[in-house]
Amino acid sequence: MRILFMGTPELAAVTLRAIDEKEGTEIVGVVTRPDKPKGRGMKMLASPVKEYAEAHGIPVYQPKTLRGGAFDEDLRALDPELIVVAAYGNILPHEVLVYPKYGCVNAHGSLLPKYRGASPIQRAILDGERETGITAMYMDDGLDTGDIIEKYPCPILETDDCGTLTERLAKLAGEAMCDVIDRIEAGTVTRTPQPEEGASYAAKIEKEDTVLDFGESARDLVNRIRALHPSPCAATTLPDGSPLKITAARAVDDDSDAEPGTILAADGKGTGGITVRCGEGALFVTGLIPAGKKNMTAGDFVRGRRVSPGDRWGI
RNA sequence: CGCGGGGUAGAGCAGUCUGGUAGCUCGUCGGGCUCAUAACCCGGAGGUCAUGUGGUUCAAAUCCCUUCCCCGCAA
Repeated sequence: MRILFMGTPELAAVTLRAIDEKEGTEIVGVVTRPDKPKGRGMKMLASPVKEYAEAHGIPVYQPKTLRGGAFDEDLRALDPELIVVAAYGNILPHEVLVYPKYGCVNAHGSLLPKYRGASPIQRAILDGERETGITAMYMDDGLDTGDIIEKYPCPILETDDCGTLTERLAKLAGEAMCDVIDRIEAGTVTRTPQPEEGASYAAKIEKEDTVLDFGESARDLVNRIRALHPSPCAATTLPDGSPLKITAARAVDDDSDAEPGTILAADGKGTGGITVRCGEGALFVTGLIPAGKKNMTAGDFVRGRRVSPGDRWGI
């Protein structure tokens, strides 16, 4: 089957690999977002999907937009029978959606209709959900509103953060898309309209979403830290005003009457831990990234004498 | 040339402004104490202070310059 793949981040690259390695499929091309200047010195950075495609000799297309017929000529030349989309990041116009014989299918990182939109995985963890998954669906003109082919559930573990969960969902997305391709070839694919009930929108993560407010409960703060790890990471500020990213922490009981944000204890033995008073309970921080430094344990941070009980964070 | 921080013992840091025999908290190794211990006490090993036959100097981790690498912010 001639397949055109559209996607951008790591999750999409993993899905692409699964389809590419599947028997009977031919990836005729890959559409991914244009390289953009990124990081120090504004160096150009290619998407994971582009890297995979180039390493495997698959033609890469990076149109700024698919709208207005900008991609029509390439689309006709590639003549795909099916378009598979995974976290592409751009809107697909109607004429593209209806072009392939078998349509456009998408792997979305949530159990639709919940968490439609840009950041379903992060939002699910942020909300403390216990389960999420991949939804295989036909795309329509709306934002993740198309008919559902199949849902593939996946539990969210206590120990999961966005990185580990995304890894599992990526693998699942690959399996899901292979499954869908099998069904299409066998003619057994079905489509079920999404119920409106339970629909929600997972907005893109913005900078303000990364700020830790110690007035919240320790439990919510832990979810925020998990949801944003390993990137961009939840952060607070040190007494000197410099930013501090928190990479790992757990909630602990505490009934002291200290102000939220107060350091209750700083243990520098071994892995160590820094206990921070929250609106409810306390946050036991075990991993962090100071400005200009790499990820380190709380113990390392304490040993460097950069925190002591009584300090306030996040002011 | 987007703004900025940093590279000192296995780890995290101080020392750099005000040049003058390399220090702290840990880890590690050995010994002691203890019913016992990740606790405590004693002792030891471990660093060409990123790079350069670089510059200045009586003397450079420290001042000046080169190159490489790491990271935060902003996009």
